[in-house]
Amino acid sequence: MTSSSPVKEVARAPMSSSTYDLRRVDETLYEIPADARPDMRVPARVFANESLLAAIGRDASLEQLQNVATLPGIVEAAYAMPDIHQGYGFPVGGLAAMELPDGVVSPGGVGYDINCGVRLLALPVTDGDLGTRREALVHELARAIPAGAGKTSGRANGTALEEVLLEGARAVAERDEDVELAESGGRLPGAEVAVVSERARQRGAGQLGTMGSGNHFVELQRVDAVLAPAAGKAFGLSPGQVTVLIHSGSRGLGHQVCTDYVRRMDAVLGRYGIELPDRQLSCAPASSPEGRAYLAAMAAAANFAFANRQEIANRVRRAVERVLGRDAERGTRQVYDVAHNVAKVERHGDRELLVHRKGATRAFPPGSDDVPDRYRDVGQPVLIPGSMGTSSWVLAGSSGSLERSFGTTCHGAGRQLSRTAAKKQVAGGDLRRELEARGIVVRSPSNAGLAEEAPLAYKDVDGVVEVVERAGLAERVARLVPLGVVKG
DNA sequence: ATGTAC
Repeated sequence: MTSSSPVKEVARAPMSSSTYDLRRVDETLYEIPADARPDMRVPARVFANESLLAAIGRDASLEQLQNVATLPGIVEAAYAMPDIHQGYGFPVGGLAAMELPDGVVSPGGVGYDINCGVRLLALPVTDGDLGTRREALVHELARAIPAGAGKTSGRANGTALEEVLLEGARAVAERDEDVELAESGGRLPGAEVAVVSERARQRGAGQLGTMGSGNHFVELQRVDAVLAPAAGKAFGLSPGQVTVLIHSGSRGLGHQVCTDYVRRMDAVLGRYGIELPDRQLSCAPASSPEGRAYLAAMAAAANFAFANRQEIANRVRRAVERVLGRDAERGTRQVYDVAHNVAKVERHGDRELLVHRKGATRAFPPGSDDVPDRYRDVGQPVLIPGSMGTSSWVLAGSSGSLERSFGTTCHGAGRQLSRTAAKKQVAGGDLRRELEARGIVVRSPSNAGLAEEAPLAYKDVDGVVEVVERAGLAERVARLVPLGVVKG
């Protein structure tokens, strides 16, 4: 598409971040009106409460959200979840739905870690059954799953990598159930190998089944409470039960895909008459050659991430077998797998939309076609990792999500301090000892990496999920507390 | 997030 691009003729300098006309719309929703800036096409809306807004106001994320509201083809509003924080161009915790075929796709609206996401496994044992074997299990998890920047596993080179890019989780799944109980069946359609650069493929080769660094982790947990019994039962979660939460993405491959297409789209902005308040919002019409190539490469990188979490799950099961035996391995079930950095084509009402979710999770309600049969009556499982040492949550999508946020909810606690600010305030070694003193087994190669992920660097995850429940986007099902954590 | 600067 070329001449029909819905581009508004505007050019202006980025706003100062000092003042916002942030109006309270209702108990959980705040809005910066579209007339706050001449270049905004739609309002900027954030789900929050007063105390979370105080943390949000300290970075540039609301200015970034207004920048998103200027993008060609955006419908209704640029939305943010209560875990919003500053990101590359788009805020993390952001949601932007573009009307197809003329709206844009923006790599920054997906993020550098394409299909960063979360998978939850439920073991057939309780914390009591595990007893003193807890430390051994965390140790085996750490041995089985390479962690840290640039780490490799040697898995998936050559033709095996191509199959991963096209088929996603099923390329390495050992059980059909793992594929059925995953968002989009663990595979995004439309992936192509040729649009993924040679360099991206080289970076991904050998990285399947690795965790990475930053906020990625594999955590051993206990179900601390089940708040919604029917959904808890459907998801196979009961109090005291042991779970493993996997948080990882597309590693170097997805990072390179984002780098490649940010640059490629930046070079052709003029061709499509697109003017941006921030070059990090680099984008192209979804139906243009550049837009279509990005979407095919993004799907391939998303499939790599689905397969990566699958291979990590395979390795978790082997660690479970070594420590707890064959029956425990056989009884370890996958609850679900969610993507929280991806753009998807979805029909909402009578419109076909490209929904960018960056640090935001799909949360389809009960009755949705794209929710597995076994969960159809209670809604899509939503997996919310907390910060290190704090609770994580299992939610279920609610009907309000389709009415208010294109079927979307939050993705985590959300940063309130940058990585560098966190490192200044916390010594990694002290944090490690503090967690161990609380009985949480920690395995990580890097104290500096640990410090970046200190709980004080994050907003209160319990407050975040309370807001999305009050907003009607998702319902709290179960709280998970850490027993041990393996980090990069 | 990331071969944490091509």
